[in-house]
Amino acid sequence: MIRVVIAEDQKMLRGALTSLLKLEDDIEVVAEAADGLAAWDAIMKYQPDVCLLDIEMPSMSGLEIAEKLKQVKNMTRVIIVTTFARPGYLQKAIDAQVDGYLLKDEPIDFLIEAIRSVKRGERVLSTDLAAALFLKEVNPLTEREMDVLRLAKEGMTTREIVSTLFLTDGTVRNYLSSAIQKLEVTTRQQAIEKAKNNGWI
Amino acid sequence: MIRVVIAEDQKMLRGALTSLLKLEDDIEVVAEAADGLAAWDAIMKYQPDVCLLDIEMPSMSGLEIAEKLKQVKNMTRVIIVTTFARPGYLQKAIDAQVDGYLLKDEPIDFLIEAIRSVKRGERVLSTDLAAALFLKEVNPLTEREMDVLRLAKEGMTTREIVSTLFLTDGTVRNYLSSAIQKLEVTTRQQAIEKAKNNGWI
DNA sequence: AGTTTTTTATGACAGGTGTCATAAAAAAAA
DNA sequence: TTTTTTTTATGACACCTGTCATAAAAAACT
Repeated sequence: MIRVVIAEDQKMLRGALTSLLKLEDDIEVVAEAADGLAAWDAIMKYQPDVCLLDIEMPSMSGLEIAEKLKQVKNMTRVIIVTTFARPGYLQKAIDAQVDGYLLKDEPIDFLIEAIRSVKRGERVLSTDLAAALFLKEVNPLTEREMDVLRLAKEGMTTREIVSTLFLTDGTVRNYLSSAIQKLEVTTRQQAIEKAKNNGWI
Repeated sequence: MIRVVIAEDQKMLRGALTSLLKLEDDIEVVAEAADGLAAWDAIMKYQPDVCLLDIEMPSMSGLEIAEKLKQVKNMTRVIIVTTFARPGYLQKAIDAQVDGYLLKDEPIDFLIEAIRSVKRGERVLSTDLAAALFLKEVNPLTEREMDVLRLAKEGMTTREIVSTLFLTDGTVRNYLSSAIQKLEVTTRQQAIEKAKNNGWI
């Protein structure tokens, strides 16, 4: 019997997955969680064989849970189930050594098969994503450019960045400008977006 | 037997819903669609009793389908199933006289019950949303302010808006400024966002 | 060691963005 | 009709944003 914990904030999908997994003879859903913290608690409490983690959840993301599980050397296998094919997410998932990364665009049967596969110790990846890994670009940004972009990401204005990093107004804008050009976009918002997508900041 | 068409672009959820609805004795899923056009074709072909429409789909949104169905006086009952509780979406759904508006945060059983209810001619609304309708603010924008915001929404720069509406540079920025203030935000992007959310542009 | 390349830093510049004071025109109220 | 209010319009102002030319400092290469 494969014991599974499901963490997914959208009730309809969570309920549907649970109902369908229960129909499988070899799978048992031991707990459901609607947010990251609840998911963590459930995994600690039930020590399931496999956990399905959505990435974008309240209080703790699925990726954070995966990292923490790795840190405490918990043996629960992790399958990330997400809408997003962002290279940044995928990279973080690989760094956290997750056992599977599936898109919600896959059919349920694929998920069920994936649960059995990871239980056997195999790794599972949505087909589209294998290509995404090869297409991954290298980070063209310097340390300083990333610093500035990171602060800009938090919604800081140029002036606030200036006083945080002890630079002049012009210098900060200069880093942003070169980041914008290197990322081949035209505004700082787009630069933040792209850098975030690729897991560079 | 209640004949149902399901339109939802996310395969995992679509498949899960179909599987679960098939378990109900009085419901039959006659077709699935992964995008708006396919959904429209399926509804035309099968003339189901009820159709479940996601809003954000490729090629045609669920709201557009609902409007078109109303225009051609098709008798299929419409249930919108969406992640978003935006007042603007809800308003458009009401204008299109849909029979139900459910959030994906509802449990499946609620959806199943909703299908039976609308088939009987009743209307169904997610509980949180009833309140949203009362909280709806009135549109504080003038005709001209909406014109400008609409063009800004399409990504036009101030200059492009100027030559489209035959105004001066200053005037356009003035409309944007007053719109920004009326909407109690600080940038044109936020103004566009809020006006869109409320269905004002 | 010296040379080249990359990174870090600065300020000047052009252009965009939002606010303001002001006023004519149109609509509503008296 | 006159007065008041609202809408539409303008240009001036301060500030923000992205680019550029330029240069010192650091790192990599010969």
